[in-house]
Amino acid sequence: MTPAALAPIPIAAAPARESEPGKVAKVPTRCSTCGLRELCLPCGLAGQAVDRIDDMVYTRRRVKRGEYLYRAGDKFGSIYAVRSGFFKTVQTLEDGREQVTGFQMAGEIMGMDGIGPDAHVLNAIALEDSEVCVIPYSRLESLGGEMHELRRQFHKVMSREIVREHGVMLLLGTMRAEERLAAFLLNLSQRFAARGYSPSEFNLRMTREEIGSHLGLKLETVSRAFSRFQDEGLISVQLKDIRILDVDGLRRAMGQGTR
Amino acid sequence: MTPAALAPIPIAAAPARESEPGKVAKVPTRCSTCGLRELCLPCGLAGQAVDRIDDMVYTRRRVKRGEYLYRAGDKFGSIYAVRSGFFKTVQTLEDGREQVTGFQMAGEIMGMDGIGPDAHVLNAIALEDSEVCVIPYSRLESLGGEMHELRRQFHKVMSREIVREHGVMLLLGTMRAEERLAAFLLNLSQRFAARGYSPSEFNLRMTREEIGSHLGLKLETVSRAFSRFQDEGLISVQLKDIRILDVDGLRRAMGQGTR
DNA sequence: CGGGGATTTGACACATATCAAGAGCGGTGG
DNA sequence: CCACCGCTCTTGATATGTGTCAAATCCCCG
Repeated sequence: MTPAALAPIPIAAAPARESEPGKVAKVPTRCSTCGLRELCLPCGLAGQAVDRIDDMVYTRRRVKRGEYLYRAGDKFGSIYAVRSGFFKTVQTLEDGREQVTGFQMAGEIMGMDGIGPDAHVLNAIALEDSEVCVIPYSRLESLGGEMHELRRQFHKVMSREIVREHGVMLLLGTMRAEERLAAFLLNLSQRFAARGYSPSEFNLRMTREEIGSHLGLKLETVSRAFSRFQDEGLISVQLKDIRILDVDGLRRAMGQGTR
Repeated sequence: MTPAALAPIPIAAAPARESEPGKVAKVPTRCSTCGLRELCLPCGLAGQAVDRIDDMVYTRRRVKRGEYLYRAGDKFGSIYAVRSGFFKTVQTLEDGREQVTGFQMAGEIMGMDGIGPDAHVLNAIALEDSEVCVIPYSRLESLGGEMHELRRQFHKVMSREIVREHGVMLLLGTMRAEERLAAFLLNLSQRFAARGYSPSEFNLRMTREEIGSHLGLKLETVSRAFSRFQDEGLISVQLKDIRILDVDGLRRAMGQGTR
């Protein structure tokens, strides 16, 4: 798998920051002036179209670290675009097993799993203090009726989510532990880069256990793989701080399946 | 995971059959008279709406066993609804690794992964002589502009695909071999039932290797799990012919993760 | 009727899980 | 500001599930 398979969003942009205390910001929320425009739902929309979707987003919502943005079973009403911060989405089974289905960062869309069942299937939890744009589905729907481009763009976003999940399936189905972790790191690196951050030096917002849950591994295995990569000089790890020293080496580590 | 997580399509209908030789059938292709209507894209559309989407499907296409419906890299142009037969979708890596991302049967939609990248990401291969309805994306798109319900329905179909893949991810990430196979069998059973076939007796169209690829297992492991289930009296296996003898037992086998 | 692929089964190897212990870091309260 | 406590992380020893390799049988297709 290429990193691109996990992180479809291609265009770089500067991160945006600005917000009020309280759950719902009164600040006007405009896609047209948002720094994440080129990474987010409006990506690719022509000038005048962007203006017309400005009222697609009514509100923003702040979610503190550890808090739920939505829970499995919640009635579906809106999708969410991450404005700042970091989330994980988790699927839980009755018997207690759970799987982190993904990590979301600025510009990425969450909640599309809820459209079909009309209720959320996943739990979305903030890994750090975060802020999202709330996009009421009914609003998106009706705007989509008038705007060919928005409709198409939304289809693309959903399609890319499907493709991203194919990538994770392939990772879970065919890769061994170190390959999975290498793919994961390269994917994160690429997504940070697309947001104007360093691709070689970043901070993990999630624990080893959460990484393991996402990659189908136990936390000890994740930890050992990190150590191994460090011993081999591919990366340097200091708890959550990662520095990638040898991208090509990591790529090789990702592709070396004996299986 | 409940079987529903893998097979979102809920409503029962009789299977449909009727076709010409040749790649493209001249027979008028109407959603409104199709026996699969309630399982397929038009599901839930009100009477008059169904009539209006009749010209959404221009053509049908026959695909012989072993043939490709589309290949990874093909320019994206249409999505496909399975009219009869059975498909697998496969993701391939440069290094030769591959993963069966799903099996598709009558009424299920394929090809949505192509919308975002504007090219197909997967390979779709017929597991038996099959027929699909070709739905040009541009047509679906423009019809969606006029018809609120169709737009919404299409979103649901894509959303359910996302949810289905979450289910597979959970399976691959957290279940052991026998649990995976049990979940797979229960899922197939439910989907056959939804199409008016026996839920307890059916024919696998795929090989052990293809099942293994889908479940992240080797074919020998799949074979052993089948044998074990048979020894335990949960199913009876005769190569591709499966009979489920103890559904609750299978459910238990699916949920009994010690992990 | 022949042949090649699919399936089953066994023996063994190996990757990762499991269990366990200890260290490091960060947040909280005195 | 310091000390404590809990959580996260690392590392080791061992267990175990699944992969790997191999051989025999079966079935379907030509």
